[in-house]
Amino acid sequence: MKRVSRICKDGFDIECIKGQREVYGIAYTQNILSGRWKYLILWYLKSKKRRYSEIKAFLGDISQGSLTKQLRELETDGLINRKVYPEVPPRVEYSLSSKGQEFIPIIDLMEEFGKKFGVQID
Amino acid sequence: MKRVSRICKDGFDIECIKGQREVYGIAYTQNILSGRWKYLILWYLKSKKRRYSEIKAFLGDISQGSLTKQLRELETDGLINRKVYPEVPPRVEYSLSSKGQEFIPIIDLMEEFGKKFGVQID
DNA sequence: CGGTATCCTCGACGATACTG
DNA sequence: CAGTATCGTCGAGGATACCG
Repeated sequence: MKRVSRICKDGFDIECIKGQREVYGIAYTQNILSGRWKYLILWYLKSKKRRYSEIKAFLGDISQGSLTKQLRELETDGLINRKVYPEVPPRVEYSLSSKGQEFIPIIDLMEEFGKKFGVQID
Repeated sequence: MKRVSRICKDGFDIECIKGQREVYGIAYTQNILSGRWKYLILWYLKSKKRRYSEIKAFLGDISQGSLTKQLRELETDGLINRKVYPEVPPRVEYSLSSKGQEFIPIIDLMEEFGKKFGVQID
């Protein structure tokens, strides 16, 4: 079992689907979820807000640069909120936005699908 | 609007989520959908079976090599069926497998999500 | 603690040529 | 028509160092 979703070239140029605007919805969704860690991050934020260091520990072998980038993209696309507490040392908490909340059913379906069809572990 | 999901490095090494097997389902699903065109291909096969050339025309600027690779991966992962008609010139038809059919609800939700939150076109 | 900046790797994908 | 083979690009993400 080796295979990691790393996503390159951010997003579809809408040109790719010229005239096929019926397909725009799914292309958009794929775009804002493009990135190796985003589904996992959203999954982890589903239940509660989390600190930067918690997310990093959860994901394990993600680099700091990548994590920050993925979080910024999710924030830019409006899926998560970022709250900074002006303390020393600093504390930053991430949580799902209302838009992000609406993505939860998709996460849940994907998880269910994977559990049903994925390789059995154990 | 520029951003295309291209996915590199196929799939998660299960090591990535060591001890976090609760998240295995979603990681698996992300894996088998890793690839720039797979959601679009599945979306296109949703309604009916299609020939290779139809899919290529639908996707527009995908290269032959990439299309073949993505179709082979989808087939290997059991999401689509490939039927070859031994004619000249050859005819090959792709259709969703039963496993692929079960992925449709996810496609539909993602499309709905994208239509709701995506940039308005028109 | 939660970043930012810089460099580098490496694999997905595109382009092109060719084939049964 | 539906591929296969080969080559080249290019950008996501890792590694490392440093910062307020």
